[in-house]
Amino acid sequence: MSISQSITENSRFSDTVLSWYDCHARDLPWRANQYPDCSQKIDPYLIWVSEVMLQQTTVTTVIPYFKAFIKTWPTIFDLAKANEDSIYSMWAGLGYYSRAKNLAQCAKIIVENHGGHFPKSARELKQLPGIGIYTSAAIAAIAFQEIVTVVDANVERVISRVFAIEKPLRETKKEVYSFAERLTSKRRPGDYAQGMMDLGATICKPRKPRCLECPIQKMCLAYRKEITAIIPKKLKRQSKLIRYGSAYVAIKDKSIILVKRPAKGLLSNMLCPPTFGWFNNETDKGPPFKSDWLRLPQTLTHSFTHFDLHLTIYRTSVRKVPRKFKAFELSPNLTQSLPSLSKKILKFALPE
DNA sequence: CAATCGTGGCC
DNA sequence: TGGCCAAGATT
Repeated sequence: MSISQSITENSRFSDTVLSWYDCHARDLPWRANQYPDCSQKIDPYLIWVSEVMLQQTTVTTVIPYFKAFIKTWPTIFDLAKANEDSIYSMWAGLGYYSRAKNLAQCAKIIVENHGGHFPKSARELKQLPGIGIYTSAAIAAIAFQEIVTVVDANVERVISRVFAIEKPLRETKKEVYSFAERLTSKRRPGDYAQGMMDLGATICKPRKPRCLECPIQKMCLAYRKEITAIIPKKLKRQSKLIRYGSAYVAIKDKSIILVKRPAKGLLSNMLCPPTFGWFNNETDKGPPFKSDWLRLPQTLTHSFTHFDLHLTIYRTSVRKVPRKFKAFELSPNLTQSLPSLSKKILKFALPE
């Protein structure tokens, strides 16, 4: 029998992960161990909100957003009847803003079509907007104890190392998923899923894994072969493009003119000073309205995942807000409701 | 299916 | 300091 087979033949792997999780689970505000009454049933609403926030986002970033979000909308019914702009405002700074739109849409569907109850199977959950293969499995396993395999980047890394899968993850995703399926706990699928993710986040980290503290070290082929450092193999990203554009900061008294960006695309639905030419690289035309625009001498740069943005900033003050535009009072409250790029533009144009 | 979609922290 | 990375979904 191969070593891989001996790992997957029984529940030894998942039992080990679960024992470790029972002692080392992180205290996170969406987890049952945070509930006032631990016997209380796990609330799928909290699991759902946390899972969507955690998509491509770190735990430390999510925690304050999660707490504020739940305080404002404690139940799916509160969220379903919320003003959508208030949801976008709450999401500002978290990134990947289509998540906020999908969240609002999903809440309405669940209230209107499901009486406010989340569907309990991963298959049904996956039909909902913003809930894909990972999130549907995570909610089903954690909130409803469905025996499904939850595979995120943590799990992919742990599995790749345990089975010493050296080829780039892109090529081995199906193989990794298949191993993950065989290891899934049928006894406590939700805790197992969270255990694997905690393990990946705190022990089996991308860099400098803490193998000496790892509960599954003895079952890890990459550790045995001393190749944890090269697994999973990362393929080199192609270099980022630079896009050029301009942004227009117009001040009226103590207010600033902002526009709500289109419902699709970058920074969708978020407030931003009027911009021009991000995508056709035109920097010297396109003011949103006539005024005595002052071109600031320095350029602002902002790095997105797929490109670096270089913005030329123009500033002006106006006596009247032009038609079709809206001014927002400059206040901490406003700043808090802006995406990071908008904050950066304001700070750049209006230093204090 | 490869591209798109944010941000902050880390080394 | 700039590239890498994080509980991915969508098209």
